Amino acid sequence: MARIPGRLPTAPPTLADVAERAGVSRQTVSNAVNNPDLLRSDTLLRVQEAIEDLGYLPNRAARNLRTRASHLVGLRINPVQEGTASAIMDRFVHSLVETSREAGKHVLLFAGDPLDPLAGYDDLLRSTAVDAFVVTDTYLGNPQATWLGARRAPFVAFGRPWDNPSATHPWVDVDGAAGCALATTHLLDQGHERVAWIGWRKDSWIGEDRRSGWTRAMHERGLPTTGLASRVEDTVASGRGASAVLLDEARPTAFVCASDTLAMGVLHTLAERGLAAGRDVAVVGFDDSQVAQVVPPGLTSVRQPLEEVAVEVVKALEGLLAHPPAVGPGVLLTPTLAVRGSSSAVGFGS
Amino acid sequence: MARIPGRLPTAPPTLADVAERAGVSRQTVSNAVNNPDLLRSDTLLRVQEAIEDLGYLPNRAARNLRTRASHLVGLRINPVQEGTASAIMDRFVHSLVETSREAGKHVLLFAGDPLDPLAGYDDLLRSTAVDAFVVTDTYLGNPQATWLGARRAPFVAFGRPWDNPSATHPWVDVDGAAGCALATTHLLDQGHERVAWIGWRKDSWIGEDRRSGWTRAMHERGLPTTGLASRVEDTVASGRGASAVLLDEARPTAFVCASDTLAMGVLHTLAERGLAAGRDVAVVGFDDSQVAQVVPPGLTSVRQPLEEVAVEVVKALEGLLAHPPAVGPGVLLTPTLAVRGSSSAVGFGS
DNA sequence: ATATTGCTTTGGAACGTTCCAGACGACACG
DNA sequence: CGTGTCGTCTGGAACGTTCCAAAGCAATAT
Repeated sequence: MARIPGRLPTAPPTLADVAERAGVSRQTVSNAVNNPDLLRSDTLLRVQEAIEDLGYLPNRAARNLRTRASHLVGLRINPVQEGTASAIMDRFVHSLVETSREAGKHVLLFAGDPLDPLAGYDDLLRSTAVDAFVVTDTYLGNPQATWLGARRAPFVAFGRPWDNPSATHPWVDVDGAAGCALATTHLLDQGHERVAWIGWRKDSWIGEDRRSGWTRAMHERGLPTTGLASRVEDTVASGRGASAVLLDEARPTAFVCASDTLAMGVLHTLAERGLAAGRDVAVVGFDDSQVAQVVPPGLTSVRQPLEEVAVEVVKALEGLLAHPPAVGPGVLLTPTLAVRGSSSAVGFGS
Repeated sequence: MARIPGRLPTAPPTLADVAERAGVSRQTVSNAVNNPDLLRSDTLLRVQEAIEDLGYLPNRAARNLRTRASHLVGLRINPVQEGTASAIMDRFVHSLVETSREAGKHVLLFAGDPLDPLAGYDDLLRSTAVDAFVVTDTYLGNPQATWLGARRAPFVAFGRPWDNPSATHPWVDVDGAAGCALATTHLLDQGHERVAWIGWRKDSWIGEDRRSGWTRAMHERGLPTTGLASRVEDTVASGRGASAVLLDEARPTAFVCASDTLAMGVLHTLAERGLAAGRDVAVVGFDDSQVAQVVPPGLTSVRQPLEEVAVEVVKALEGLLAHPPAVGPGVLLTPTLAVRGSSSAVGFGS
C-alpha cells in the first residue's frame, strides 16, 4: 500500500500539467485535443508543443467517466473446439481488432459459459465497461440479440437474425448459399455430375442456407440431388462416416461440405480407401481454415470475406454509437472460392 | 445530440441511488461492496438488498479513475499468418480470457504493426487504459520486454528472455527442448533409428532450443544426428522441400519438426511420393494445432499446456499488480505429446 | 459613442467512485 | 465521573476529464 516515491512509474502528465506549461487554462488544452479548430492557430501550436513535450495523452478513465463512453467493444469468445477445423472466429477477431483500431476503438474479450449464451453481457453492460457488443454466435437463433435488444444495449450481429427476419438491429452476414452454389458450380464446371452434400442437422439455419446453394446449383443444371445429401454433426468423424456411406450408396464423384471439418472427414475416408483427393474424388469445404490451406493436396474451400465483415461491423457500430444513432439495413456479403488441389485434376501442386 | 427521454437506455443506478434507497450514506454503500466486514450485519443486509433491487453495479470508469486501475490486461495480436498451421496464439488467447475472468480481469486486444513491435503499447500505457500487458511474441529476443521494463510498465511475458537471462520481469514458458526430446524418444521407442529434424533458421532462439531436445534424445541413445537436420523458414513449402532433400540424401524413417507447419510440409512430400504417413514414414509436429488434429491420419504433435500457461501468467499478473508488487521467478512448463496416426504403425484409426 | 456580433478563452460544476479525517454512540477503564 | 478506545457510519475532497455559461476583446454595425 505504501507508495515508495521514485520507484513506481511516474504519474503520467495531466491536462493541468499541460495547461500550466502552455500558459493556458485546462479547458483550452482539452479543446486543443478535441476541437482544435476552436483555438487561434498560435495558441493551438503552443499547446500542441506542450503536449508533445510532456508526452501527454488523455486519461482514459476520466474521459470515459465524463463522456459516458469507453470506446470499447465487447466480444464474447467461447472455448476452443478441439478437433474442429474451422477457426473462423479467430480470423474474424483479428480483422475486427485491426478495423476497430482505425475507428479508435479497442476490443474487450470476455469468456462465456457455452451453456449460458447471456453470461457476461449483463455485467459488462451494467458496469458501463463497454459501449457496445459484437455478437457472433448466432448459429441457433440468437437469444443474445433479443435480450440485448430488450435491454436497449447497442450491438451488431455477425449473422442474420434467422429466427426473426423483422429484427431491427444491425447485422452483417456472409451469403452461405451463394458460397455453396459457387463451390458446386465450380465442380460441375470440372465435369462432375454426381456432386454430394454433407451438411449439418436440419435445425441449423446456417446449414440449411448453405445446403440450399448446393441444391440450387444442381437444379440449375438439371441434375438430381436425391440420395446425394447427408446431414450430420459438425465433426471430422461424422464427415468421415457420412462420406463413406455416400460413396457406397450414391457413388458421387465430388463432395461439397458445410464446413472444412466435414471436408476433412471426407479426406479421411478417401485416404482409407486409397483414393486421391482431387484426382479421384473432388472435395470442397467451407471456411478456408488454416487446415484447408496446408493439408495435402490443399482443400478447396469457400472463403468468407472476414476482413470486409469486420469493416462493415465497425461501420455499423459507429452508426449505432453516433448522435443520433443511425442504424442501416443488414449487410450481406458474398464469399469467394479458394481453389486448391482437392478439386482440381492437377492433383498435387500446392 | 438530442436526448429523447424514455427511448434511450435508462441510466444505470449509482451509488447515490442505492444509498438513498437503503437510507445510508454513499460511503457505506461503497463499503458494502468493497469492505463488507466494516459494516454492521443488519446494515450490510439492508444495503445488499437495495443493491439487488436496483441491479446496481459500480461504474467502471469512475472506479478506474479513483483507484487508478482498469482491471484490463493488454494483449497485442498480430495479423493471421495465412498458410501457417500453428494458431497457437488463438488457443492461448482463449485460455487467457477465461483465466482472467476468474481473476476479475478482462483482456483488451489491440492490433500491432508487425514491423514495429512497440506500436500500440505506448498509447495504452500513457492513457492508463490497461493495468498491465501480456507479451507473447518473443521469438526474436524481445524489444518489448526491455522497453516496457524501462517504462516501468507491468507486464508478464509468455516466452523466456532468451537474449537476456538476467532479466527480472516475470515470465512463463514451455520447455520446447523437453517437448522435442519427448517426440524423438517416442519415435525411437517405436524402433526408428534415423530420425530427422526440420527446424527453423539459426537465429531463432526457440528453434535452437527445440532442436537441442532432438539432438539430446538422439545422443542419449547413441545415435548420430549429422546430416539428419535441416533449417528452413516456417512455411509448408519449406518443410516440403527440406523433407524431400532429406529423404533423398539421408533416408530417415521419421521426422521431428519444429512446428506443425513444417510437419505438414513433410506430409505433402510423403503424399507426392505415395508414402503413407505413419506406416511408411513417421512424422511429429509441434503445437498440436487444429491441423494436426484433423489431418488424416492425424499428426502426432507436441502440445503446449496453454491452459496452465494462462493460469501462471494470470498468477504472475496478480503478483505484479499487488501492493506491494511481488514478482516471482520464471515458470517453465513441460509439454505433452499428442500421439496420432502419423507416428504409429496402426496408421488410420483416428 | 454605443450596441451588436463573432471569435477566443476561461472558471466552475459535474461525471461516480474511493480516500480521508472526523463524528457519533457505546462501552470499558482508571 | 471523565477519558480513552473501539466499532460504525458520514460528509467533504479528490481522481482527470468535458460540459456549460459566461467573460474578454476586437471588429463591425447602428
